[in-house]
Amino acid sequence: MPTTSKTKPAAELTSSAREMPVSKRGVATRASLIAAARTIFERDGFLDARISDIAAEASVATGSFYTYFVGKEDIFLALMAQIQDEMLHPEHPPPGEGTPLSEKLEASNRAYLESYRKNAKLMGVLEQVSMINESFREHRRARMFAFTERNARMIKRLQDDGQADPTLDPLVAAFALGGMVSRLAFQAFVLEAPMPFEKIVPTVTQLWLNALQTPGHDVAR
Amino acid sequence: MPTTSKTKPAAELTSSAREMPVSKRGVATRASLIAAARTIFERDGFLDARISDIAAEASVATGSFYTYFVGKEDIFLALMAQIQDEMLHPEHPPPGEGTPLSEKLEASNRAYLESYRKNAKLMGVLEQVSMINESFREHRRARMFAFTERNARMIKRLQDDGQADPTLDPLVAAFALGGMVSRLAFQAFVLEAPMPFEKIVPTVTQLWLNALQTPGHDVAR
Amino acid sequence: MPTTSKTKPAAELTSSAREMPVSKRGVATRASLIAAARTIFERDGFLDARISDIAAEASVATGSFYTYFVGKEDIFLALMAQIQDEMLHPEHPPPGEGTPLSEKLEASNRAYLESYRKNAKLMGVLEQVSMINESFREHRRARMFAFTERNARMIKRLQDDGQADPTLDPLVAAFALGGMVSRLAFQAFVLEAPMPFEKIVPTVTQLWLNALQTPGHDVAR
Amino acid sequence: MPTTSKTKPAAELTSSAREMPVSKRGVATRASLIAAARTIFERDGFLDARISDIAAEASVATGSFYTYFVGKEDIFLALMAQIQDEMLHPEHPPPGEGTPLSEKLEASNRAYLESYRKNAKLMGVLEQVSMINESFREHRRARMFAFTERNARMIKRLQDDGQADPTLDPLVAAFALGGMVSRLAFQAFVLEAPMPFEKIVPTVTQLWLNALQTPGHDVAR
DNA sequence: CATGAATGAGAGTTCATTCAT
DNA sequence: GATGAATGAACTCTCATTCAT
Repeated sequence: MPTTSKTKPAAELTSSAREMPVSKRGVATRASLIAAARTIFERDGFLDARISDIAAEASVATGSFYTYFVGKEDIFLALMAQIQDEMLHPEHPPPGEGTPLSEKLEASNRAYLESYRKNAKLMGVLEQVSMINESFREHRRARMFAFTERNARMIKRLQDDGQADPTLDPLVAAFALGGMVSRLAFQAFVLEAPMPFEKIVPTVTQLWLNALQTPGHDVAR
Repeated sequence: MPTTSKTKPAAELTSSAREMPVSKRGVATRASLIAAARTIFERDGFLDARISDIAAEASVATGSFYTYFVGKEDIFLALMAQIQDEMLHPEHPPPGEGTPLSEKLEASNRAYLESYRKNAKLMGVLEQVSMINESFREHRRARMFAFTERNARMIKRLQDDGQADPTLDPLVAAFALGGMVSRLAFQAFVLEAPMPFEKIVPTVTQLWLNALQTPGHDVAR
Repeated sequence: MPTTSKTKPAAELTSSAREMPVSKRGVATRASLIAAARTIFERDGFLDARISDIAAEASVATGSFYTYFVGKEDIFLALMAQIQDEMLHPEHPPPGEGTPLSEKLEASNRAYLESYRKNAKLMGVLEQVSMINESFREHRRARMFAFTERNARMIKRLQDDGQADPTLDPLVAAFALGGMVSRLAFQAFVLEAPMPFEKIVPTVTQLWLNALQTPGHDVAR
Repeated sequence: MPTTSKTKPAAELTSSAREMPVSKRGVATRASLIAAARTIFERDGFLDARISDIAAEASVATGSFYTYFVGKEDIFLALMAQIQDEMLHPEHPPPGEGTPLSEKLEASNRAYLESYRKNAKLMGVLEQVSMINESFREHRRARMFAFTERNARMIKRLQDDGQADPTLDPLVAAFALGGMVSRLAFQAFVLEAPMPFEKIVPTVTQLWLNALQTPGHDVAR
């Protein structure tokens, strides 16, 4: 999901039910387990990943896994938190206050799509997990709602200012447009649907602007 | 996925590796197994559904399941084929040739969303299965590509006729808009995101028309 | 096992626990089941042959199998009885009374090896079944003992006549020489050990004569 | 199969697809599973032996079986490798270079028949498995060919030296005589054919020598 | 006699989790 | 902290045999 908002403090996905290691060695083991998990999840998906494979990949005994994680979900959660942290350090900082909407939107879309692309395999696994695991599903739903509501409020504001098509239901539109981008990312980078890569960001941005009928976005006719 | 095209001949999902029953009794048993599968899949999802539960629900011995189906995937395939058949007998026949685009689109969206809604539970399971099972994933991808290409051609035609924003990449736009609707259906009916139901069809139709900048769709300002 | 004795009335393997069919149709069905069994056993061996495959091969319903046979062993028994009947109609009738031992032996070995070869696949299956099935094992053991005792008596007679090495234990020798030929047949025709086919009969006959030190068999020196 | 050759390095049957245990406890468990397998295979044969019985006999959980072995074939392979190792430590070392052929042959036959007898039950099971299992069959075939070729070369040499009947085809003779001994062992110790035990070795040795017409073996007349 | 669907017992196998060393 | 072996519950799938039509 793209976001038009500012960078936020990380880690909505709070990790590990196990306490963090204190010793240096422990920290290293935990880190190598997470790194191994990434490898294995990307290779096998969530369902087919076995704890013992993750441990083997990290070159530790199976039993050691449980020193740091409660189970498969737990380490996946930790991994996703880490990914999210990585994603929140954007290469290109978001444009400032005065920037026109179209530019902010484009920047936000680009940032989202690029980080999705960079972690495509894992995003696919996350998609899978969300369909399988109740708590992940719930978690994702919550994140999406929050995000959608923010966008809905933005749309409402634009409508009130006469800057957006007033016939649209703001909430439905927010769901639709948010879903549009995340779905496109999924299709392009996980399913690898054949589409011209460099057109994705401009087209999706344009679609969004058009859809809202935001004035002042140049439509070459 | 909504479609602007005409009703097509059914059953792309060809089922069962086992031969179809000959006797009347066999036909009935097979049908009751499929019905049972629907119940169980809706209740437990794909992963948690057990063959033995399906058989029990159909009041036959577990072994009898294998008289008709090779396994869980097989019966799910058969079930989906049946659903698809049901979906292809629309209550409201699609509008004829002369109808304006906006109306055709609205009808198509309405038909899609309604049948999605009617089978929401199962569509959720299908979504799950598509994320889990390679062959289902492939199957779905193929269907989506075909559908998207059709829409991309339509968009191209509109652009050539000066009826649609020419800056849009037709293929990316087709993916994005198609994904928008299917994603919205998923959010609304599977995840049960709280949104005003009666606004969905008009809003999504309007978004689509706006996004393409199709002229002549009234935008109240 | 080769035999030096005369042709005997067939069917030591008494077949079917089910009564023989009376109607013409029944006779035909039974026959086609046996023919089918031969095909399937040769293709799949005893263990992997399924009743339903035999029935299918015979183009009858599975249930019909049980009209004629009690089970897999039963039809195998019937099949072997039939094979044995076929084997007992030798193309070359055994030589008469006055024939020298070496010629009788050669004729007997040739007859045995040729019919073994003709039914090699099935003999392999029989070998398999004898190792698996208690009653077949017993049956085969009994046949072999009878045959061996006959040969042991013959050897004893030769020894008493000064025509055979008297240091040999007649019974052990009979077992050894009988086993030698049947084992060779198995190796040559079932395991398809690469050996010059046309040398088998003469060599094995010569070995036998040599082994007994029967005088007057020309040993080129 | 008897052999006239020297002791060879062990373990043609390399076992286990699972990695060997590291800990002391693991080594012990694996060993007790193999011991248990021997008991169960001897009692029930290969086909009727159940993994769960082997595990129970070894006093471990069924699942623990799979820590060490992939399946029934795998543990049988490991067991046979162990037997083979045992067999290769002969009580009576083979006679030296200068020994006459008849003595070498007798020693070799005795060694073979005694170790066959000592492991008679298992040899019977091996016989069964070889008829059932493709890979075992192939394995056994390969061993037999190697052994037979060695003997064929020996026979050829004797013939060239004027020490053996030149009319015999060396390869066929090697197959026949090798098969004779192994078959006799099977009949005597597995099928328990009633034959005077103490006569077996001398008779079979004599038969072999007679069969080849090796000179200087005293034939009392 | 033929049909073909229904039955159901039973073994194999996996792998997350525990725990003694 | 690390190790790696032990556990055992739970589900699938096969196919010989039966029997109502």
